[in-house]
Amino acid sequence: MNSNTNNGNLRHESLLGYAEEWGLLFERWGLPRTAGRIWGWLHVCEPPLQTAGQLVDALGVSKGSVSTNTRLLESLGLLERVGVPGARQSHYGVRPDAFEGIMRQRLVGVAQARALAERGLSVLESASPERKQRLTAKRDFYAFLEREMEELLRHWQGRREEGTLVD
Amino acid sequence: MNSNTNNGNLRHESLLGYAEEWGLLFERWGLPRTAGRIWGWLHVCEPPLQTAGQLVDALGVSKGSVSTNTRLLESLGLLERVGVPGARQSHYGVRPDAFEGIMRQRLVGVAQARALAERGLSVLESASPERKQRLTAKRDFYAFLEREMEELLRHWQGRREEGTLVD
DNA sequence: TTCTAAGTTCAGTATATATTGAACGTCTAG
DNA sequence: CTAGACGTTCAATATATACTGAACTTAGAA
Repeated sequence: MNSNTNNGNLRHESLLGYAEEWGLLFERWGLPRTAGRIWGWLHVCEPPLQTAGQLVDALGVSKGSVSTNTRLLESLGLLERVGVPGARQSHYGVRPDAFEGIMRQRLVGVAQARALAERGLSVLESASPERKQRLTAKRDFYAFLEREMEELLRHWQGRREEGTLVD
Repeated sequence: MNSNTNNGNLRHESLLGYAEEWGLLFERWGLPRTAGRIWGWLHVCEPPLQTAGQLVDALGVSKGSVSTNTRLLESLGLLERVGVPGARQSHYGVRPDAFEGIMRQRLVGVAQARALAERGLSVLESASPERKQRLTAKRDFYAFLEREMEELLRHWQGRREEGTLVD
C-alpha cells in the first residue's frame, strides 16, 4: 500500500488518529463523527484531494456515509468538490476559504439566538421593564456578539488578503 | 393556577412556547432539550427564581431530568442556585454573568481545536512545508479566533461594568 | 448498445443519549 | 425521634440519529 505516495517516515496510523480525534470533537459539537473524520483527514492526507473511494478506504466508513457527510461539509462551506482533468471521479478538498465558512456558521447560531430573544420580547410587550429585564439583557448580549463576530470575520478576510497570498 | 402571580395579559402558553424554542435551539447545538427549556423558561418566568418543583410543573419534565439539567447548566456557568431566606428548597436563576459563561464555553471549543491542530503538526514534524501547509493554516485560524475571542470577552466584561450597573 | 464504475438514496439496523420513575439519602419541622 | 418533603442517583426505557448495505441512477468506455 501507499506505493505511489511518499510519506517519509509518517505513520499512516497516526494520521488516521488525527482524523479520528476530529471525529470525536465534531461529535461533541453535535455533528456526525464521520464528518469530523473526513474534515480531519483532508488536512493531513496525501494527495490533498481525495476521491470518495479513497475516503472509504482510508477511513473505513461506507460509501453511503461518505456521500452524506461530504454533502454536509460542502453545505457548511468547509469542503469543495473539484474536478481533476482526466479523472472521472469527484475529488474533495478543503476549501481555501473554509474558515470563513466556520465563522459564518457560528454567526448563524448567534443570529438565531438573538432572533429568538427578540421574539420573546414581543411576547412580553405589555409587561413591566423589570419583567423584561432578563430578556433584554440576553438580547443585548447576542446582538453584541453578532456585531462583533461580523467584524471579526472582516478582520480575518483582511488578514487573508494581505498575508496568505501564497495559495 | 397562577393565583399568586400577576401575569397581566401574558399567556402562560406563549411563555412556555419560548422555553420550548430554546429547547430546540439547544438540541441543534448538541445539548439536551430540557436544558434549553429550563434556560429559556428562566428568562420569562415569574418569579424569576424557581424551585426544582416549579420547573417540573411548568415544563412538564421529570424531577430527575430537572436535577440533571440544572446541574449541567450550572457547570456551564449559566445558572446559579441561590438560597432564599425562609425557604427550604434550592432556587434556580440566571446567573448575572451567564453570558461570560457562554463565551468561555465557546472559547474552550476553539482552544481544543487549536490544540488538536497543534498536535497534528507535531505528527507532521518531519514533513515538507507544502505537506504542513493545510494544518498550519488551520492552526493559525484557531489561534486567531482564540486570541480575538479572549479580547471580545474582555470587551463584554468592560461593557457590563460601565453600563449595566443596575443589578 | 451493453458493460462497468461512481455516486446517491433510503430502509433497516446499530448506537448513543436523554428521559423517566422509583429507590435512596438527607435535612427540617414538629 | 419520627414524618414527610426535597433532591439525587441510577437502571430501564424511549427516542433520536448516524451508519450500513443494497438497490437504483447516471455517465463514460468499448
